[in-house]
Amino acid sequence: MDGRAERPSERPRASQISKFMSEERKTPEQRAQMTDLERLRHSASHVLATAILKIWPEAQFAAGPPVENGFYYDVDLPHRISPDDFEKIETEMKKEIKANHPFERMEISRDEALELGKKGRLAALSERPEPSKYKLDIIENIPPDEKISLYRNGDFVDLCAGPHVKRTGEIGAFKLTSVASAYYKADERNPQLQRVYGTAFKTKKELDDYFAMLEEAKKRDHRKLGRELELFVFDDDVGPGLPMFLPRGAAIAEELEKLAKETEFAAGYQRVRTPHIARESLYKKSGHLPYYAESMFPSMAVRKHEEYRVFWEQWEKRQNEAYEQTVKRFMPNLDEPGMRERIGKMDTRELNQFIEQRISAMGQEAVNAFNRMAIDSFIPSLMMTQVSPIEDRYYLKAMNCPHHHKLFAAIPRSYRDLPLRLAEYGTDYRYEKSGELFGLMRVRSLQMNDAHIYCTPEQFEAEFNAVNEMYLKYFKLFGIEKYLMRFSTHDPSKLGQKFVDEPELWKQTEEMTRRVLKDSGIDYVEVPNEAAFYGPKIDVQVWSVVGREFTLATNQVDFAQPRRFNLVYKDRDNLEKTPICIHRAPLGTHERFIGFLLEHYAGNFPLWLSPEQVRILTIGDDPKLMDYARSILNELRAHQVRAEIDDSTDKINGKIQRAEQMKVHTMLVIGKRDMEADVVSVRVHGKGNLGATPRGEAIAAVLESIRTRAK
RNA sequence: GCCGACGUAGCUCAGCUGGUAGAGCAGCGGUUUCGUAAACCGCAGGUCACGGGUUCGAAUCCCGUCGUCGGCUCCA
Repeated sequence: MDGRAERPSERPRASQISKFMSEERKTPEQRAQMTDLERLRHSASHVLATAILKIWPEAQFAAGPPVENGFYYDVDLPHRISPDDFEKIETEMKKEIKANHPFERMEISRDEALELGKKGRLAALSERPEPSKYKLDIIENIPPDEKISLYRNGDFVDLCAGPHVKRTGEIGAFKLTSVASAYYKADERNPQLQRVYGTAFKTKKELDDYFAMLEEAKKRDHRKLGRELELFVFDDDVGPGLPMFLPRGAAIAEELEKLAKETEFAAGYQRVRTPHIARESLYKKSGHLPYYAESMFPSMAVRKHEEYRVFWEQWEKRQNEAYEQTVKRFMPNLDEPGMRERIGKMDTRELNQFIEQRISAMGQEAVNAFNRMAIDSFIPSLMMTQVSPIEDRYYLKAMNCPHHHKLFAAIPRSYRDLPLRLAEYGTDYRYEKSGELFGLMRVRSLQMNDAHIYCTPEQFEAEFNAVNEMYLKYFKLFGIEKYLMRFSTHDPSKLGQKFVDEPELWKQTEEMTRRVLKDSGIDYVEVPNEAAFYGPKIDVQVWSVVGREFTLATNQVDFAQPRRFNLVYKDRDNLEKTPICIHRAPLGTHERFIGFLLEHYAGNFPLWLSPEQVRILTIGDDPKLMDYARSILNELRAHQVRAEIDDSTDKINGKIQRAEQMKVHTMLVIGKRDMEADVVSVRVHGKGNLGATPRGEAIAAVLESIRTRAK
């Protein structure tokens, strides 16, 4: 799968979907649909601006919309607003709310609006020397047929389409939450503004509940759980964005792989294995270079010719000899006290200088001798430059498709071979920018549930549907109820730049894909201008319980790369034809999927996925009892159950506490009484004591739950 | 990459306006022999992210680097 598609918006932020409906592009109809809460928050952002102006009258404002969990206002202000300022701002906001000013709407002409903006009267408490520059810019961008309106609360007047609550007093409870920077109109060429975030609710209780919910959400944060449950770690020496899975985390990855392998095997996929690196030429061919180079780790240079190495070694040797001779010849007093020590401390540059000084002090003869030696030692280096300036470059792979295309091409293919489905849990490396790294969700090394399906146009629909079926099957298994398929299409005006210049193929592929999506009845939204450069794609967006939204999986139609790689199959009519390639990764990457599952389950994995499935807790450490415990352990392990014995000196309550904290799924508590009756006391995480069960029965139940991947 | 905040023991954190580090849990060693969410005693554990600077003296102040976090940007 070419993971380039695997990325949109995995940060907790206003969702992509709500982004389409963001304040700037809102039509009057959409505005009318603003919920009461959004209206309240939008009003709160005006109150925020009012308060900021009371403190810093020179502040310039851009946009201040409601967002998913609150509101913000973008402000341009020399003073850096920090959380320390929040109290001061909030105090002013409270005054404004207490004053209970009405929000008054006024419709004005475009000229009047421009006039006010020039006088600095927009998003301001009074006229000001500086014009309201951002507001003026916004006016320019309002469609001519749309009405321009102002809203006023107290002295504050703002260009705003509304709607608002009736009076500032209706803003019941609010709190400023953070401040961050944002580019005006999200364009990095524009000035950076300070974005002050806050949230507001009708009542204090709702506000408190919201913060309590955030506290709860923190407990589900995959980074926190990952550490607590000993699943994965990051290490400075290994590098940022390069997670290492501890045994408990690796166990989850292994289960996911097992799931994928079983599912894919049954669906006619074949597994392949490819190296983690490839030569530059592969990525030139695929088209990833130079366009994708920025997201790849810098290349490794490998000297192409053996003679290069030999010359290099000889050159170094001669150079060292030259130095030694020079030192011997022109520094007879090397043995004088302190000299060796002094030279020993010098680096090459200092030593060079020192030698030159000594030599020139010794006269012309010495200079000539030294020059001869220097030339001697440098000639090989010149030769070497001519022999082999060429290097071979290798790249860590950032995607698996080029390798898979090569495997397709490795053997002559007939239409009888299609569809050919090549699958691999390939490890890719991507140089994500430092600011983009985020726990396990956005990393620099990732292992993807990748596969490429090569098929004929006639087979496309069935293959595409089968892939979608697979997605849905997985979602059901994991209890993922909220998801959205984003169908990204191309923008015809960007053919040849952003998208391969194949208007007909784009049209065909997109129509084909759209039809399949419609027929399957899957919910999807269509997003223009976000396709991969080689074809339309479908990203699957999910929301973790924490409210984080990200692209979990992806599915792309590729008509371009097979051509670039000259992939062909011999059709019935004895003509060579290019197959369509479907890239797909229903389980995304291990990293992100595990991160998602952690938050999804709050670390309380179903038995089959549990890092530690069963822990045997003994009451006391009587040797006979320990034997009983070990025999149960051995039986479980013989059936591939991840089981442990807690043989610590803790009392039983302590052992239970620790097992519960580690979220061990099933605890088997055994004491003498159990041993004598050949039973175990079953305790399930989160469910408490389920009572004594015959040993065989308990084990059978565990095995059955794992086998069926029960919830 | 950009803006901002943060970085103290394995983890969670304390350490006031500068006077060379402290708790709980985890770990280790004992004791305890127990019935469904923490038995008791003791021990050990730190280049206060790293590197410079200011100072008689720096975890504390300043600068730089690295890393993490919150956003922004990117994500063909």
